[in-house]
Amino acid sequence: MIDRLLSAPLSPLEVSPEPETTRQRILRVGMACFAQEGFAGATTRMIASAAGVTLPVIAYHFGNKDGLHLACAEEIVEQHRRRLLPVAAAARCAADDGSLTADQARIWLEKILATLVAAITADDEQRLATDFVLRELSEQGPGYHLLYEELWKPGMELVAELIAIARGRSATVEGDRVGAMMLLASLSSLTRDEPVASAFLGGSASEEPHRTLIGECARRMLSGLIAA
Amino acid sequence: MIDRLLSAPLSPLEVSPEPETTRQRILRVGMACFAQEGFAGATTRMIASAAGVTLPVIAYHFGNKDGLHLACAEEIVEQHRRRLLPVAAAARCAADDGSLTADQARIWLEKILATLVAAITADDEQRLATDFVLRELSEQGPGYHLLYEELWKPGMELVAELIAIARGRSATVEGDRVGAMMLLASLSSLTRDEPVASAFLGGSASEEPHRTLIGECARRMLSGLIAA
DNA sequence: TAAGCCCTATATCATTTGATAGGTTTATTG
DNA sequence: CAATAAACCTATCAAATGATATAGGGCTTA
Repeated sequence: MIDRLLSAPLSPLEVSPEPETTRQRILRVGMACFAQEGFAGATTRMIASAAGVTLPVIAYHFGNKDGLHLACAEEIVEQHRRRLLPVAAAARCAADDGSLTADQARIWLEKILATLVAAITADDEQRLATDFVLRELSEQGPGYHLLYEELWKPGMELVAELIAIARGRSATVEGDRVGAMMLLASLSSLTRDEPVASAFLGGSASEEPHRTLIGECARRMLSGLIAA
Repeated sequence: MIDRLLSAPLSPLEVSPEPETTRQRILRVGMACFAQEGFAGATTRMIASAAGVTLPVIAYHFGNKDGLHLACAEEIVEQHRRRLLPVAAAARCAADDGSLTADQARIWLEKILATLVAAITADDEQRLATDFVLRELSEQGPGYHLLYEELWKPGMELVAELIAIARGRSATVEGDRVGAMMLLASLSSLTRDEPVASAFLGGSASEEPHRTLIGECARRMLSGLIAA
């Protein structure tokens, strides 16, 4: 996996003229290692070796292991912002407006779910970023607060609000927050426990037909969650 | 957390006449450490210290760190078997019988969900066992195969079968398996990401009113999942 | 060309961690 | 009582790990 990332340093989208800098390479490899091994499990030597540099280079660019981890978290917040913010911002705008009907809220929720399904069944780099976030939320390493405050919490609060509106309430109650957590959690385990999912489903969750089935199940569960 | 376990070595159920053996104590503390810190994060010294013994005692009873971890997994398989097997076996018996109606299957699923909600909102010891399992499924340490084959896989296959019957099919299709995974995953994150859940919900998921709300959301999502 | 800075490598340190060698105590047994 | 084995401890080792002191190369700039 890490080898594959090394040999494909650039996403097909960015036709970057200048080659990837050492700092960017360490960041990318570090994200992969932390996502796969966890903060304690990923060693600085492992990351340095996979990035094709020596140990002090990491210290030079990021101070220490904590700094690298934090930098990975910051990078991911930026990445996910670019990807998810468009739909999230539009939905929040509509929700704050107060003019959202229950049906419209439901459509927004389905759109968000589709975006998240796409995120966890996307290319390796994006999936590793997602894994990094999910692992960090349970490990609480150096990047925890950043990811929780900047990514997880606002996203979850938006979903909870939309659920409330979809269920005909104007304000969120405790149950909406529980529902939001559980709904999105149903998706997260598919990437967090990818080996388990692959073994049980007989193939990667990011490939068809699983990709389609996951979206379908998510919509069904959402439907039940907001049913009257 | 570990301190609390140390000071409360016996579950209120078992009025054991003989005190806990050293081996049992190490096993219990080890489960807690592995559940909280992961296999790499939990050090043998940490476990030995928390159990009130020295390092070689672990080696004496379990060979090495891997052996202790595996023994924890075996202990947990036994524990969960005692707790979950009654309902699981009855459900499987009914499912294999072939005479299960869709409504009956749905009732079985609700019963299983209620059992799992109880498991993740139960006392510390049982929750730590659950955390151990969930962490191991994503980390794939020494105890992975045992937990996957003996606990996770059979349970998930049962749920998938029941979902298929509840949806009016006689055999499970890929979508039922995806649905089973996602349905149970919605519960797992509440204990795996307990700090996140507590921060977001403003209180432990194992306390009211969250306990009730979790069960309610689970039933709603199940309802949507098996809806025609 | 010389000075200075950015970036990277070699070599090394102190700590942590898993493991073990050898001795001590306690209980059991012939 | 002597002998044996089980259970545990002290002391220590070797490997792994995060970190760093020091030096070298390449580039710009004066």
